[in-house]
Amino acid sequence: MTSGASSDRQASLTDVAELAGVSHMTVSRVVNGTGPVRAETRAKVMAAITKLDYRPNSAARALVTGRTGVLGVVALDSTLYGPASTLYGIENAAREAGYSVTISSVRAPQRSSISDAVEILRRQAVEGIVVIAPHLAAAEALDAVPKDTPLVAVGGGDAALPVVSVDQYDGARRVTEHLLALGHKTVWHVGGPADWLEARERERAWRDTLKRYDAKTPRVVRGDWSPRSGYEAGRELADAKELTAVFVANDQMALGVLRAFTEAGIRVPNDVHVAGFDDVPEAAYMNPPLTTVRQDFIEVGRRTFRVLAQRISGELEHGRLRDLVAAELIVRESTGPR
Amino acid sequence: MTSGASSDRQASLTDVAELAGVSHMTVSRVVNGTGPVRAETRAKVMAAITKLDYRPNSAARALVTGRTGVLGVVALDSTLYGPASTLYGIENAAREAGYSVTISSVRAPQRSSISDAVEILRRQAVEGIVVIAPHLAAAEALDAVPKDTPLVAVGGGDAALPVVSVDQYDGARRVTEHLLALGHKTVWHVGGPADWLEARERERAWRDTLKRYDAKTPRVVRGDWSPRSGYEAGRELADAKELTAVFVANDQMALGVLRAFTEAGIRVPNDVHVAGFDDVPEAAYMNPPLTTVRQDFIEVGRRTFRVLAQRISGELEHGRLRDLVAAELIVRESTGPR
DNA sequence: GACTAGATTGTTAGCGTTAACAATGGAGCC
DNA sequence: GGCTCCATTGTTAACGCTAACAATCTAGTC
Repeated sequence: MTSGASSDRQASLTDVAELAGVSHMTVSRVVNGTGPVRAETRAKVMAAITKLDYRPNSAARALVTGRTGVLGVVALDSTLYGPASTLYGIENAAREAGYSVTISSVRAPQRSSISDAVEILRRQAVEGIVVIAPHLAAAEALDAVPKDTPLVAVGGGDAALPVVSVDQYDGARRVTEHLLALGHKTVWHVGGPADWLEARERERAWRDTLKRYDAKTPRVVRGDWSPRSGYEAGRELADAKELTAVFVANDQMALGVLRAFTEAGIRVPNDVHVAGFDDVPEAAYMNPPLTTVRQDFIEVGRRTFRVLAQRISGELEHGRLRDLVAAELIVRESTGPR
Repeated sequence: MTSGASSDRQASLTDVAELAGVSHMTVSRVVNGTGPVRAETRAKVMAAITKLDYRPNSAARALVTGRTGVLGVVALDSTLYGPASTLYGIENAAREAGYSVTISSVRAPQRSSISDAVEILRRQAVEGIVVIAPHLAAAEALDAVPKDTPLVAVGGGDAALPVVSVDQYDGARRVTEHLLALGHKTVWHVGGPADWLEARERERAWRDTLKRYDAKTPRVVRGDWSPRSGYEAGRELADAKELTAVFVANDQMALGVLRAFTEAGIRVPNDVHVAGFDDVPEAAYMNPPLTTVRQDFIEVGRRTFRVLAQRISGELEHGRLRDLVAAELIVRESTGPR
């Protein structure tokens, strides 16, 4: 015997109309706030709505308006701090604007699986799609999506579509310069996977900066973003000669590097300086606290939604566009006084 | 001039039927594989579908069938490793079964905001809802949801609804016993927020175990899951007398504790043993590598979906149910030989 | 060769909503 | 007082799909 609901079927506009003694259109007007309705009538309708616990049928509404109010997000590894935070930012902004967000996560960064994910979302008639997959394969897959589907990418990529991202190049430039400014002859680099666009950008900035300062470029040791791979890279570096400064492409790998150095008896910052990228919540409490580059993922999410909304409304045409969020250098003990 | 598409409007069943020279029902049968269709006819229809790039209108389908094929997930802090992984597991299982997943993340763990999130999802006519919010407020909010909405909770909670979770109690019991077995007189505890059910379970198991072994129970220092709060707890503990072993309620806080101990000159494992909970990817590369309890979040996600699917299909009635995933103790150097 | 059963295809009627237009009523104006 | 205008409410027709039932056709049967 719950709040007045009698039938087991969800109440429809017509049910409400009948109970309130008006036409279903009047109810629709009350529900949507379209068109004028006398206060008295509105009250009757509202009462009926409450009594029947009426809630609009979104499918029927979508069918007739052609708008679903749903956005799709394709995420490559939604388990990582960066993508997860970005997703969170997008979802929040979207919800505030009345959209809901459907996710489609992708296990492997292959062209086909990314296409599949996009296809699944399109079949659900999402109004727009965000792809969080700063990966070469994604860039290719995205080129194949019809141009009339509003699409925005997060993170690197130079496909012919709008991209929102933290300024990877500038961030990496800053850390590298920071390290050089501390007096190091050069800076080593533990890079991310070569097919990740962000890894490329960070590495490119590192190379350019070394060149600009006439420092020689050591060989790059490469990981896969994971702490484990950072650890392995760290062991490899531990044997290197003239190693005094390392820029690691993300904080998780930096943790592994720190661990490897500790095992090898290399003291940070006394013997070697280490810096990361991301500023994950852990960074400030590593041993030692890690100098890194902060990425404001929430802001990225917000802006991504904004751009996507513009694509949906038609304010923005399909085409190349870059919205860069500034990167911030956070200096901590790992590059502190020796 | 793309693949045969002429009109700008999405093709409908009728358009395909017209082109193929059959009725729209025949097309529907081909698309859904319902009812018999002659091979020849099917071929004609398929050709027309391809030519027009037809894709079924999900809103129309949902309207007539009453099924949307959408599940909703409410997540409290989808940025953390645990919830993010669980979400990933759910989404994968759901997609395989033909469902898509809409998320609704919640900033603050308040009863009202959780109700709001659930309400938003219900308004979208999701077929079922998962709530990843092992929080007191969530338990309350969930009690208010109509019993006919298929609902499953992830993580603690003793509300009258199905709950899938890692066996927190057993996990915490294992670490505590592990530490006691190493010869410690007692084990200190850095707990999670008191209003988180998982924090309670872990603490309860710790208390019970100490009692069972006739060890005295030190006061609990409490954090908020973050590395920062772990660091503060660590500083507080550093002054404690007779401190030889600490069980920290999650790995992130454990990192903070380790950092604080290092600063205070307390050596782990030489002076004090430390253990965490979660087995995040970082745990194995902390300084020292962290003994912890592994939670198989992916498995939790999978099982959560399974239970929800049963609720939706009606196989499972609404009511109390617990599906526990076993916890695994992972021993590393932080509780190693001194 | 008519008859039956099953395979194959078609017809019709909604599902719950909004868009477009029509109808009604009262107030203000000359 | 009749007329115009606007506020308010109603009527009708889709939107694209599936369910239910009807119609047609084919092959096998006796």
